[in-house]
Amino acid sequence: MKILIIEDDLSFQEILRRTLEQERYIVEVAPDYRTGLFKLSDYTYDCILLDINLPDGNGLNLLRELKEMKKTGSLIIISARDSIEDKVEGLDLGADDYLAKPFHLAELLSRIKSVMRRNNHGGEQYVSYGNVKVNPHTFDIWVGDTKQELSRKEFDLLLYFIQRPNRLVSKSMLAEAIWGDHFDDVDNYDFIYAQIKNLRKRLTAWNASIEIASVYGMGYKLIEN
Amino acid sequence: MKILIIEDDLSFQEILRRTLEQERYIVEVAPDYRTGLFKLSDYTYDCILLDINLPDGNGLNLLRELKEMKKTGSLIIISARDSIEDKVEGLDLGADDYLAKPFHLAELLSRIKSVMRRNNHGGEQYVSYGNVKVNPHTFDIWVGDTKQELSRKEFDLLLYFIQRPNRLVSKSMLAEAIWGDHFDDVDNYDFIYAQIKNLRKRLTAWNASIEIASVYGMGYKLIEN
DNA sequence: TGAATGGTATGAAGATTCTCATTATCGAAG
DNA sequence: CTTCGATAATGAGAATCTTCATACCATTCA
Repeated sequence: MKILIIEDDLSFQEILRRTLEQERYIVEVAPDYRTGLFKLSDYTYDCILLDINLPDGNGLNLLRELKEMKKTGSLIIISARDSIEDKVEGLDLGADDYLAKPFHLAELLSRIKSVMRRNNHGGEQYVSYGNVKVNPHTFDIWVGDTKQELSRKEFDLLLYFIQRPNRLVSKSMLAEAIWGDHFDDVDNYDFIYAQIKNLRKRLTAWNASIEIASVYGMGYKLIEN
Repeated sequence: MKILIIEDDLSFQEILRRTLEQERYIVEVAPDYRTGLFKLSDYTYDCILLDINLPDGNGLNLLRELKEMKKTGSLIIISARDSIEDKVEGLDLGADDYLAKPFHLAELLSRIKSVMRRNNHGGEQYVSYGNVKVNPHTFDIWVGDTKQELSRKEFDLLLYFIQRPNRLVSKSMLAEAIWGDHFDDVDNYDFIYAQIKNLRKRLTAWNASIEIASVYGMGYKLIEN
């Protein structure tokens, strides 16, 4: 589940990010209107948290643009002022929910869940890139029309990449996200090399249209070929 | 790290509990003065979150009793009213910090960390029961005077038990805490049986004074023998 | 262009973890 | 006290994951 936070108060943004990441969401952040729009033109997020008060424009405009772009995904408005007009206008423009600051983080989490549940009406949740399609919950993997299997670590790895297609992924990111606390700062990444090797072997064996490219000195990137 | 929450507002208590558990603390809760005192007489917690306004007495009294009991561990006062008197009195009575509602959860987390850091001045952090002593951070294990080693899962298992000595631990608790999401609701617990077996073999080989007892139909319990 | 350096890849060995089939144990019911 | 169904324990084997030694490749600098 990918969530985009558009919020200019950086410390609050940080709190949101950490909370959501603890809940295992994949989080991206944008500090302003422009960055938010840029990110949205590139990717589709499962949920967007949009602050109304942005330094470079009113968030409601962004909402209008999104509507034009016919982007799917849920959107929750966050607003410092608890104004009825904003709320009504926001919901009219297609927002799924409205939350006035300050709010409890637990409140936000439950809103996110309910909004996403509502929008999927219990449907399938797949993440895909190229001809590879992955269900984070059922662990199903489809390559073209054939179903495939992976071991746990290989699956985690593939999911992590496929949720960030075409992005640079460092080894320390992988270590922290997939191996956890004890591996987030080690002196060698042999265990990653080993799993990357295995996953690559699978992808080519499956004739997947995607591959894990190395970026020398930086990490890896999932690309379409 | 074990934390005790003494708080009568149950929904708020729940929010705290969930947040702290996400941060990997071991959390216990008490809804009132009496229960809190009872729990404190049994165990020593690394940190206590104490609400001042309790249905059956003022939390400051509990603080006085704790002082008499010479309990170690950090204590953070939580108060609905941001009253200077409470704050001063609480800190005088040995509380380590004071937090007025409402507060951001991230704020609480950072206070907890700083308070605990301050109180241990970077010292060793061991959890022990019987002649077994475990360091959750360095993964050191001491049985009497000899240092021992365990595999990762075995260590996690031992730590989980030793943090809850003499308490009933169900298999689903273990599955969720040690194996995570994917194993929290499965139809067989063979993987737990296997690890329990290995851990038991180690404990007896080490002449540990503790053992994992089975509780038929319920789970396990770490006892001293 | 050609070392030299450090990052990355690989197969195989080793360790750990899980699964399976089987056996043992418990507690309730007769 | 015995039997029976359910729960738990066990050893062995399979699958998975990590480590190791070695080979390969990209970049830099002479």
